[in-house]
Amino acid sequence: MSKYYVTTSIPYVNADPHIGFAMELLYADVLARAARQRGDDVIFSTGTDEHGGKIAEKAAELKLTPKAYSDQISAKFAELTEELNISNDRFIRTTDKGHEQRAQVVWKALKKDIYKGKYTGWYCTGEETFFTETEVKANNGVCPYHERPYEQIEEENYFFKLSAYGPKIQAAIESGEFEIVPETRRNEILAVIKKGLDDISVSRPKDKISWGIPVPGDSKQVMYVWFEALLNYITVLGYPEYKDFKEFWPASAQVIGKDIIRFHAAIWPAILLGLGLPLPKQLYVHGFITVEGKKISKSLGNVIAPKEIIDKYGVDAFRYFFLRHIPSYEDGDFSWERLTAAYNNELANELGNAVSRTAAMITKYQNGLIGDIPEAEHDVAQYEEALAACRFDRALDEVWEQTRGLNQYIDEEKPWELAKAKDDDHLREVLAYQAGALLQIAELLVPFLPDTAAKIQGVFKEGIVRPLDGTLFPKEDADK
RNA sequence: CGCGGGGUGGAGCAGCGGCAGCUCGCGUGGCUCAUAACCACGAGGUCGCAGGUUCGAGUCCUGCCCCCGCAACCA
Repeated sequence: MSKYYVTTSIPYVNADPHIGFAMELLYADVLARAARQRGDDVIFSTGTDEHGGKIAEKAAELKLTPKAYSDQISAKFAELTEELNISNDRFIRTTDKGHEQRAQVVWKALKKDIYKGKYTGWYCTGEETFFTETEVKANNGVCPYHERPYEQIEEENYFFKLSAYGPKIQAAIESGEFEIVPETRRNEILAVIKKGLDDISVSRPKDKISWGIPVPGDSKQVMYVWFEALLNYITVLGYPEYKDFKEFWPASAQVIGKDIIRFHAAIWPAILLGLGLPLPKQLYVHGFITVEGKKISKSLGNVIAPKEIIDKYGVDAFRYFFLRHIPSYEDGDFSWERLTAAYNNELANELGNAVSRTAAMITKYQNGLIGDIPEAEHDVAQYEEALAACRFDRALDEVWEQTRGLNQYIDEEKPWELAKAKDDDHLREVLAYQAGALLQIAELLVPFLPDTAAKIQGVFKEGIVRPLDGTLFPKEDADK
């Protein structure tokens, strides 16, 4: 049995979950469910990233300890996986003791690539953070919020020898050993790597940021949160000694958003190479979602909680919209209008109605007896190709192609006329074909719309129609 | 000269050298098994602008315009 390990990125707990991360969970979930359907042994992991200065600040504002604050937000992400019917096997938090301990083990194992150095940067004492060269220039050297000049200060940090690994990472990407999809993202990161990677600081002084994992052997430093967060992908498997790690690493697929590609396609592979570990087989980079054409932002007030959509349309409608109507390789737009259109036309009218008209005819003409259901015969090559390339939108296009084909078939064969003409044999054949087509459609939907797939299978699988309680995708309820 | 993505009928997209295509929406017709659902046909595009290459260009090249992201210590 092959092993399949898939991860999402772990979101930072400085804000409530929004639809962008919900989509990422869906992508990974489809990969996981498809692998299970193939018979693979699967581990699917997600979780939350909880250390760092921002979390400490946020917690302080709310008069909570960082841990208590993280507990609250992390719980919301865990809830989100329930709401979305995500089939993750693990949910790691970077504040888990196991992660903290194993992160320190990694640090020690990377010792040869870590050195102490000085970080020099522009600092605003009002803001207590560093700013980039470009930002400083853009503000003419004066912090706009505190109206005082940026100071150039030095800070002692540990650095990781990222610069040493560029060529190896490049080779792995170019050979396909470490596959990055889509190709534009692959090209993008290759360009960055070819320019040369600088070493990165991987720790901060503890007196500046205390909410982090201590650096082994140096009580004055904590690990830079991003460095440590990346390690979750192996600590969750029990790096270095636990059997899951030995069996499931390297990851089959890692799903991330386009904003963090550098971390996952440059820094992370360098860490792995430093540890002498193989790189993930596939890195799938998705785009961003806008709402009504605008970037999601709190100041615009257009943040939509996934639950809001799920409560109104149901979890499979949510899954359907984001998997099919947000382009898998690009940015996409959510709007209530587009969601409603997809729900009514595609889910209710095309698929839902195909199920109910088929079930109704079998019940009416044959007392629910389906008879021998022929093996599905539709070519699924395109579907499988799309799935392998993480083109979830295209894969669903294929399924709807079949659904439309079924509706055409029904109109051509006109079973109601066969019934009137008492052409029982032909009628039986046609209706059994319809049931078979729907069972195949259900099979293809398993990774995408698990509940819907199960419902359709429930109706036809037994050879006798077992009518649904109500309908798939009821339309009136959608408007409440 | 920072980097990248994109501009194709009302909307969302595909096509990336050989008669401009798909879904939704719109119009007309058909059907009645079905969630007023389904099926067929039709209207609608100077493929961002301007040059060039070619027998032939959304499709290749050059320049320009417009939109959207990202710009290394912020996790």
